[in-house]
Amino acid sequence: MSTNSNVRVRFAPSPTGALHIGGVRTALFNWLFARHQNGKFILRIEDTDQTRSTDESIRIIVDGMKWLGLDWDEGPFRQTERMDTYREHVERLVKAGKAYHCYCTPEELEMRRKKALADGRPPKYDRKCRSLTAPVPGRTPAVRFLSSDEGQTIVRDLIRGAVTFENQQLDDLIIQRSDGFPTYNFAVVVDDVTMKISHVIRGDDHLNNTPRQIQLYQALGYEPPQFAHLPMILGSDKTKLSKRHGATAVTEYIDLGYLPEALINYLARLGWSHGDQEIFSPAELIGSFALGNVGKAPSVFNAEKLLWLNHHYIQQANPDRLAGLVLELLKKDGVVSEGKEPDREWFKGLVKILIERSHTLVEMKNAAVPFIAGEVVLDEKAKAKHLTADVLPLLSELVARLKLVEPFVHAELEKVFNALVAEKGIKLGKLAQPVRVALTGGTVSPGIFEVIEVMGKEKTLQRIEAAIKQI
RNA sequence: GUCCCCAUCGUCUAGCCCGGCCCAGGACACCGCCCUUUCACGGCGAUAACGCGGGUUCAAAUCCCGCUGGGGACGCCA
Repeated sequence: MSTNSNVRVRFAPSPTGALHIGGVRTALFNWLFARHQNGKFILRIEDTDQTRSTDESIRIIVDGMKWLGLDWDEGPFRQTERMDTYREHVERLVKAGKAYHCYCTPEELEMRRKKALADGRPPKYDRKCRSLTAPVPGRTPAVRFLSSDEGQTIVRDLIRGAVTFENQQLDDLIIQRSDGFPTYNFAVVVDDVTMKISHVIRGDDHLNNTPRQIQLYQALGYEPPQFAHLPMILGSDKTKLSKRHGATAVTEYIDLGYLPEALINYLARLGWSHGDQEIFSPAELIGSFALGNVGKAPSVFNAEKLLWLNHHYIQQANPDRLAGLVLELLKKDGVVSEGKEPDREWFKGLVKILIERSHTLVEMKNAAVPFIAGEVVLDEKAKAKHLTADVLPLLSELVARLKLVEPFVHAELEKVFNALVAEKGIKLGKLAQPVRVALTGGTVSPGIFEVIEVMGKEKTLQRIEAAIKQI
């Protein structure tokens, strides 16, 4: 494994909404690359679009990154704080005759673009303002980069190999808007240079932007960084993953009861692999990560595999940590109120018996409710099926015997049940199911002896007696 | 319309660069069986893929070409 402390990578989201799964994957690969190479990981907020950027969104990004454990070494930097740097660079290009003012309005451009498309021509800027010698009165110009029609630009991508673009295909892109803000393609170049970014690792959807950016590096007299374009994440219909495919925001996964390590592990294996290994701790991920093992083909997001991983990590998790997380969810639902928390050790015991059948924290929370709530609501179907008149004497007998059990623990409870079942010549299920319904309200729960032990003598007797009355 | 990219089980993927060990391996999901006080967990097993057509070669999932299919980009968004 080689290390190179000159490696500097960045994650550069635009703060225009949620922290998206696709963004997280990009951030993750950058982070893994930086950590593996002993380099720096920088967080940069691309907020030059004043109309869409919000502080709220920056907060969501920062919180999401923290939740995921993707820590950064520098930043978060905001592009809007670097306006002087962009202006200087624009000036330089204009002075050098490599950029020019464009007085066409967005509306005019839009019309011409539509016409070109309708005529079957490429919707390229027609370079109308290239030959202008004087300003157009009453209009504030944007600044365009003067691109060449000659030759080709080759992107040497660490994942794709060499990708060749005919310069003829590229048009005179706007580098500074009439409002004075730089556009994306220009700001990235200036930022990546001035922040000494060594490797630009980003989504595939930027591959087409790369030749333009390379030309800007050249015009500015800078050495371009190395590029690596990650394959996209697609939805089940194989189009770019978006909201309509289901949960795509990190916050949604938090709310759904996912653990960050599950999301990290899942996303890492989407487009990257290390032999047949499926389960990776963050440390293993950092140790094994290499751009060479990143695939080229886009991959479909599969929520079921993520769920499986979440189940796996819940099994692995420290019960005390889970207890804390589940408790928070119970508070959020109003099942537990602040200051009236259950005994922590007891609650941890409860969590332990719920772990095995929980795929999410939310499932665990829901399963915990009957143990916490003062009263249990009996599911009608379950009641009709299991709390019937013929089990009445059985339950009464059980109550009488349970009163004598001491200590009230799994092994002792099992003895009582087994004895009663043997005497009556019935199967354990015949007794266990009615009790389960009486205690939890439904037909699904952990093993009946675990349930009874955790629920405790008082609550157990109370609930069975309440059920008897309802029959 | 133009440009760019991609192509192994339903899905994520190994193998491909350096052809033979691959009538293709692992994982998720699905199905079956076992375990069992419910539901799960777990265990065991099964079904399932090299898009198509040409080459090159003694030999191709692996190399080359074409086709088809899919994706992405063409903004005073990023």
